[in-house]
Amino acid sequence: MISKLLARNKTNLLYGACLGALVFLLNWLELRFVIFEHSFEIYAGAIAIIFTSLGIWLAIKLTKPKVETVVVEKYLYTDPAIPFVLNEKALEDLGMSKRELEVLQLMAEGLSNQEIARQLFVSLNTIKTHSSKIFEKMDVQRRTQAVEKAKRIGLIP
Amino acid sequence: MISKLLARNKTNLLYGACLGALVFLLNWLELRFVIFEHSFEIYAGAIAIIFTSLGIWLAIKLTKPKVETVVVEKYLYTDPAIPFVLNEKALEDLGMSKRELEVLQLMAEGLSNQEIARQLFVSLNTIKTHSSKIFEKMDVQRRTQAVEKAKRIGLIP
DNA sequence: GATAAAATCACCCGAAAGTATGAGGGGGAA
DNA sequence: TTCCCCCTCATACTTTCGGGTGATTTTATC
Repeated sequence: MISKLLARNKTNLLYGACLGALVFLLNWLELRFVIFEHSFEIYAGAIAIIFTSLGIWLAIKLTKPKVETVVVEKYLYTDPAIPFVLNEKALEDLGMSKRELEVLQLMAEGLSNQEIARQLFVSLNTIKTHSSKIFEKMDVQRRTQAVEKAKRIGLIP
Repeated sequence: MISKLLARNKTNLLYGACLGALVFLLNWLELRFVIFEHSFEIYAGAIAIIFTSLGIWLAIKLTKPKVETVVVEKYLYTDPAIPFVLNEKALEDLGMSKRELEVLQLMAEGLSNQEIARQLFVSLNTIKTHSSKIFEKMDVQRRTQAVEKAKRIGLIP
């Protein structure tokens, strides 16, 4: 808080100093004008330059900085190195349950729903429900898409 | 009634107007005098104001907006660093045609027969025939199996 | 030009896949 | 305890897939 106040006073002091310097400069220039009668244009030009600068400075100091939001899509490449490491982050992001992942793995092996059901000792309808949930969570329509995506993001070897 | 009243006061109104005009004239003359006396200061002030405004305008127009980036994570294909080499021997052993391989690749991307048909500008029935031949040649029953096997033996990245 | 393979398309039918909805038990978190 | 999610199963329905069969056209090859 104190530092803020100091910073504000600092700016004020700086501004005052600049103003003072400016007045001195103007007086000096006026004196020159009196002495050299034909230097009015130079004086006007100096004023123009100085006050243009002042305007720029003021604008920079007093306006809120423009903020432009840029959305950058960061593509996450998964390393297909031989030792497969399950992408747990993706798994959690998608909200996949253990059972669903299990079904997904068997799907990737090319098993039919009926075969998966038999292998997991559950009914065909259960596998259908699981696969529906999988497709929903993975945002795909077909098992082939699910498998392709699963391999891509490291849910499956 | 209003017109009568106006007529009666006509003289008075005229007189008032003249008086007002006179006062205005005097003021204007006085202002002119003031301006004449301090014409240089006013001119300089005008330049100062105008160029301060110019400076502000320039600063606002020319400052680059601060860029704020929002990172959106997106999963994409696995690392393409590993170069895919098509297993031409397996391709020939299976007796796969170019078109069939093409269909197989689109299958692996998770497209439905209908979508593949649209993409290749042929009818759905044609794709069905192709896929049947593919399954026959690859000795599989389902597209998921075909894709799995194709990846395994190097027909597909 | 004949032949063979590939590519195209069509129709039918049953199987599999996928959608929608509901329901019930279990377990963990608020 | 209540709430929410997971797992399970079911019914009903639509869509897609795959098998079987047959046909025409194109392309390549001898």
